[in-house]
Amino acid sequence: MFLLQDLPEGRYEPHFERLYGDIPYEALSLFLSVMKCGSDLLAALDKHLSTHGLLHGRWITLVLLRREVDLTSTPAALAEKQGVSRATMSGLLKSLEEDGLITRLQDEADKRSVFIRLSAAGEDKLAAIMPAYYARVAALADGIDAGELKQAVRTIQKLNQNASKLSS
Amino acid sequence: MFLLQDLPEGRYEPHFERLYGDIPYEALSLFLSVMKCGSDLLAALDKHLSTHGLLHGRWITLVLLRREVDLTSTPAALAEKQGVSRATMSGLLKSLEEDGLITRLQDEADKRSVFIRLSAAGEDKLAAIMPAYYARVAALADGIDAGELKQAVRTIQKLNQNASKLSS
DNA sequence: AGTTTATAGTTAGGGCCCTAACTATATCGC
DNA sequence: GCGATATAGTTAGGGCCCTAACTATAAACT
Repeated sequence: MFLLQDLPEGRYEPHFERLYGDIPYEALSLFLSVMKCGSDLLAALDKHLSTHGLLHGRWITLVLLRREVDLTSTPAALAEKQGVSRATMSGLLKSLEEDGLITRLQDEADKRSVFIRLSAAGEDKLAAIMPAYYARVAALADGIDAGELKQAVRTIQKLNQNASKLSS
Repeated sequence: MFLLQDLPEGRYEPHFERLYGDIPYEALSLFLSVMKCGSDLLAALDKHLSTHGLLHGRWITLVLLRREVDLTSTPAALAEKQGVSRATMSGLLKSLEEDGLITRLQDEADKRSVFIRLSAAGEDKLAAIMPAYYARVAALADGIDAGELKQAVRTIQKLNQNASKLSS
C-alpha cells in the first residue's frame, strides 16, 4: 500500500528543486499516479473482499488453485506465482486451512513436500465472489475506451520493466 | 502491496469464463497491470530507501514535513496528507522520534495537540536521499516519451476516479 | 556409504497498515 | 456552569508482507 493522498501535481515547490536538484516532472507524475492508483484499487478490492471474509492475499491464493486443472498445487509453486515469500504463503495457507477453504495432502514421493487442494467450500467461496468481481472491474473502465485501455497497459508495462532501476 | 507475478494476460482460462461469467479483458488487464506495477515500484522504492534506514511510510512523513515552510505540522494533518490512519501516524512518529529525525513540541494553546518538526538530522537525511531519488525516478521513463507519459497519467487518473466502484 | 549441499516448509520477530477502544482536552448548548 | 458532544492522540490487537534461522528430507559428490 502506497499512500500519499496529496500528490504534488504541477505545484512542485520551487524550494524542493533548489534543495534537491532537478525534478523529472512527467516521470515523477506517472510514478506517483501509478502507486496511488494501485494503492486505491487495492484498498477498494480489499473492502469488497472483506464482505466475503477474505482480503486480497488469501483470495489470490484461492484463484491460483482454481486455475489448476486438479485444483491442486504446492506451497512453493503458489508463493512463486503469487510473488510472496514461502514464509508468507505458509501463513496464508495456515489461515485458509483453518477456514476450511483448502486441504492438505502428504506427498508420499517427497516427504518434505505437501499438496494443497482447493476444497469444495473454497470453490463455493470463489463462485460467490468472482461474477461480482468481474462486473465491478468492468465498471473501472467507465469513460475509457478499449484503445485507451490498451495503450495505458503498454505504457505501464514499459514502466514496470524499468522498475528495477529505482533500486539498482 | 499487491502481488500476483503471473498475470493472466490473453490466456484467460476458458473454464473461468464458463464458471464465473463474462470477463472484461481490457479493463481487467489495466487493473492488474496497475496493481502489479504499483507493487513492484513500491518494492523497488523500499529497497532503495532501506539503504538509508527508511521505508516509504517514514520517508513520506519526512517529505511532508519538508514541504512545510516552518518544517512543522501536526500528527492529524500528516495522517490526512499521507492517507494513513492517525493510529498509523502515531506509530510512524514514535519511531521517527526514536531515530532523532523529528522532534515534538507541546501546543500550549490546545493541550490535546502536538507540533511535529523535522529535525536537523531529518533534513540531512532527506538531503542525502532526494537527489538520487529524482535521478532514479527519471530513469523510470527510459523509452517512454513525454507525451506518452502524460497520456498514461490521464488514463490512470480516470481509472483512479472509478476505483470506488470496486467496493461500493 | 557418508558427508556436503540443496530444497520444502515452518517459526520467530519486525514493519506498516487497519479498526476499535481508550484518555485527555475542548467546545457547544441548555 | 455543566453535561453532551467532538476532537487530538495513543494503545491494543489483527492482517499481510518481509528476512533470517530452523527442521526435515533429498540429492549430489567423493
